[in-house]
Amino acid sequence: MVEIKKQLAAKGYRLTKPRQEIFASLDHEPQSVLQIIEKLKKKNIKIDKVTVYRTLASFVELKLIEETQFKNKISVYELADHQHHHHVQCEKCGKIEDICLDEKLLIQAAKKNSSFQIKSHHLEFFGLCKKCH
Amino acid sequence: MVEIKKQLAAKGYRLTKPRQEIFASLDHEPQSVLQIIEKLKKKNIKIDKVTVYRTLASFVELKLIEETQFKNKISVYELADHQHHHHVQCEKCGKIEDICLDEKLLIQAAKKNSSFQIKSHHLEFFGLCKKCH
DNA sequence: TTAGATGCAAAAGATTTGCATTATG
DNA sequence: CATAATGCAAATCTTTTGCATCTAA
Repeated sequence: MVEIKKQLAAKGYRLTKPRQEIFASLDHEPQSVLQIIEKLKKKNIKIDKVTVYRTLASFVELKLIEETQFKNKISVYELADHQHHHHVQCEKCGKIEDICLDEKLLIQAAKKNSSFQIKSHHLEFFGLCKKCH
Repeated sequence: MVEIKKQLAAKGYRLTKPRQEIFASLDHEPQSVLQIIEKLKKKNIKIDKVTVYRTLASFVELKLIEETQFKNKISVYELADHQHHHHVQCEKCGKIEDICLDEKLLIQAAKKNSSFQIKSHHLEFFGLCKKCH
């Protein structure tokens, strides 16, 4: 927590109670704003969704977490990993899991085949989880 | 057009004037609903956005077109290609371009590394187009 | 003490739904 | 002519903005 406080302070941000709770509820499993609020509710903590949105935006800015879009158009957030990775989402129950892949070759190919200066990418998989198939 | 009519008919759908116009305005360059409406407006054709949404949904169902989500959370639609491909989006102006890539190896790796039964994927790149960098 | 953070209400933007009217096959 | 499709209004859903109040440093 001390580390986060420093990182926030570097941008003039403060480490408040809601921010501590929101950070504590984050995970390596991607979660939506609604899921985070539910999680907090179970701990009897009530934080307005606007605060959650704003806090997550700050965390993304500080690269403490990563934001991803899924088919359903809602954003999901997870603790930033040092190692870049990807997701699989279950088409039935919506569960999201991480996958580690080495896509160096693919990026190289993309850079060759495009007139754009490529800076980042999103790679997501869809299918059925163990339970659902 | 005759082909489309057949494909629509197979599902009990009709080939109406709005549907013909919407289909004609589609492209291999991904477009949003708003962009399609603008395009039609330039040809002095007024079609309600609801109709555009519903028509595109039918076309997606018939696999005549493909829908993709971008960072901005809006859906873009393009003519379905026989060959699977991907996109690069300019971070500044939002322009979207296609990229062709062979990602067989990547898919294989994903299938190995996941407990999910993988069925599809989305791969999108982001960067700067020629004009913007 | 004072700038930044919170929570409520309300706005915004993309997409969907309900329903009466119109038009295709 | 029967049923599907259209267009308008209104609803929905996620996310953002405005503003008065509160609080961390």
